[in-house]
Amino acid sequence: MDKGWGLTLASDPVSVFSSSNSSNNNNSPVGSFLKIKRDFISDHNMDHSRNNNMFQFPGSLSAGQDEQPPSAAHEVDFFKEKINKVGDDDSETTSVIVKKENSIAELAPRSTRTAPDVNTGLHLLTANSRSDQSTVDDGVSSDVDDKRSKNNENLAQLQMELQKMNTENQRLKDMLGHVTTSYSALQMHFAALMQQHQQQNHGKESNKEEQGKPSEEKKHEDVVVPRQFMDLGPSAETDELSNSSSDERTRSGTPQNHIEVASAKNNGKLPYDQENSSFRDGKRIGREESPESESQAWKVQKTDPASPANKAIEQSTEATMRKARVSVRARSEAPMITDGCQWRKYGQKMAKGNPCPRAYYRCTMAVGCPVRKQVQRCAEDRTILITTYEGNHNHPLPPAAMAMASTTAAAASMLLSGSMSSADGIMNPNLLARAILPAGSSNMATISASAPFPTVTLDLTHNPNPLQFQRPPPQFQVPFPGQPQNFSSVTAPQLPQVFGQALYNQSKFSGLQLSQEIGTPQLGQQAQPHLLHSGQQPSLSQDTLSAATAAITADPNFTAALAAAISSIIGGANSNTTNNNNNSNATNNTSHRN
DNA sequence: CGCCTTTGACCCGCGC
DNA sequence: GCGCGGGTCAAAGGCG
Repeated sequence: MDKGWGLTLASDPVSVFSSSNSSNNNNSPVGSFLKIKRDFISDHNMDHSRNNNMFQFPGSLSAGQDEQPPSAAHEVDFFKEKINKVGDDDSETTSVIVKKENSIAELAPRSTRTAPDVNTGLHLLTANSRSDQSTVDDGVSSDVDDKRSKNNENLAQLQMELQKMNTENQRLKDMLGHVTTSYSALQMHFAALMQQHQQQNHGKESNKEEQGKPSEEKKHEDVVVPRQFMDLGPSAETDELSNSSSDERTRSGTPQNHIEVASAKNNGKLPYDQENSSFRDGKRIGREESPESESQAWKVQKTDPASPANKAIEQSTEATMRKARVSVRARSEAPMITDGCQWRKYGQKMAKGNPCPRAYYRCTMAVGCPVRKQVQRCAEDRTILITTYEGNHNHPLPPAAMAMASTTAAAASMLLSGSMSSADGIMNPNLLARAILPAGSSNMATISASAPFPTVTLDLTHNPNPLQFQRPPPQFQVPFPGQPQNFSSVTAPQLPQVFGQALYNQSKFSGLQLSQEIGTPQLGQQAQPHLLHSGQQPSLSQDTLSAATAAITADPNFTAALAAAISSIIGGANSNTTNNNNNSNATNNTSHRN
């Protein structure tokens, strides 16, 4: 009946954006940010494995420590480009040595040619244009020395700028490191407390114990616990978590060792437990899919099932995770949008405040798939169909379902990562938002903390922002960081918006807090696979690169340009995607009646 | 016959 | 404790 876009939630999301892969935990906002740049420039032609690091979204916390030097070195990649270019042109005379990166060097010419007079906002324009000119004029100009001296000046200036930037980055990294450390310490502390608690009471209600605890401790727990959830959440992230669990079992079968990684990173915490959480109490567990996949997954995954602390954490985590949702608003006459997955309707109810009934669907593409979705028309505008996804698919998705799945996952991850960063106060959400958010992207994604479940809403009823490169790639394959190579690419149509918005809304959203350290990596590894299963290879076309480069160089504001570049990479197909969604929606037919 | 939808009942959490 | 609302179950019926 309903086929179309498979959405997967959260667990993946994190991975999508921030997750780092096993090889590299680059969670620091700054680092990831930089990474994106770097990858963008230098990895486009490289194999997938490298792309694993790609979208390390700014949300992750893993301090820059782990990060490769990329930070410092890569931060300025764009500049490097230019510098290189300059250097190349005048290399003979100029003694300035700038780290050269072949890939970058290759790109540089393009960018400069494409936008010779662009103002980068960093005064690069002058340098570039001149350098270019010098190149061109070399044979013609009479004042070579003059130009060279000027070039040298420019180079010096650029270098100064670079140094400043590097310093700034370093500082930010340090800050991140501090925060991360603190966070880890708190987590450890919390875990220890939980363990103690469990041992003492053996399943007794924690309340009593808490009462007995010093106020300080209590306080501590209160604060920390939520985080834990969040942390786990990222991996499982809300809905995704639930899915993730199921996913895990699937994964267990796959070559990936998500479980191991996750457990290791969590230090015994259960990463995917959320699944179980999805089921209320013991009852639900017996039901449906959850039982098999989830519970089993649990068993397998749980490193130390016996550990009471883990259980407690898991439970809470599960609950939280399960609740994360991604809501997609799209205009459609059809009763349900086509997302590439098969759904079975298992219920319908009148929701309060909306004359239109809400339909409940369950993914039937796999026996135990925990993914569910709710479909309801908007009360205000009945042409708008609101589809809310929850959970991660525990099975491979057809290409048609990939887009939606990845989008949802991305959104969920954003939700988590965004909240986390804001909660931690590590980074300035607004800053990031500004940096990442293309100027045009607005209202594409919103995060709601007011709802019982943290929800990311992707609004596909509006046209994508104009700032995005108007390139046609309908489905851009984006390589994500945490993804296993096989699954390394994803179609992430809406990412840019989601990204930006999510970040932008971080400050508003305080409900979820994720620890990138723990959650991010897991998520990336766990969920991603399912969402992004097979086949698709990340590919950055030359066009894309050149366009992005051009945009960067052309934009007066470097950050804006960078954002644009990222957007182009991640969601070059925003507009298309949106359209697709709508179109697909139109094709739907269901018995859903309104 | 199998799959899917429909739909009333049930369960659960939450707020009062 | 009660009522409300959200979410799910499962029997009944429809459809190809």
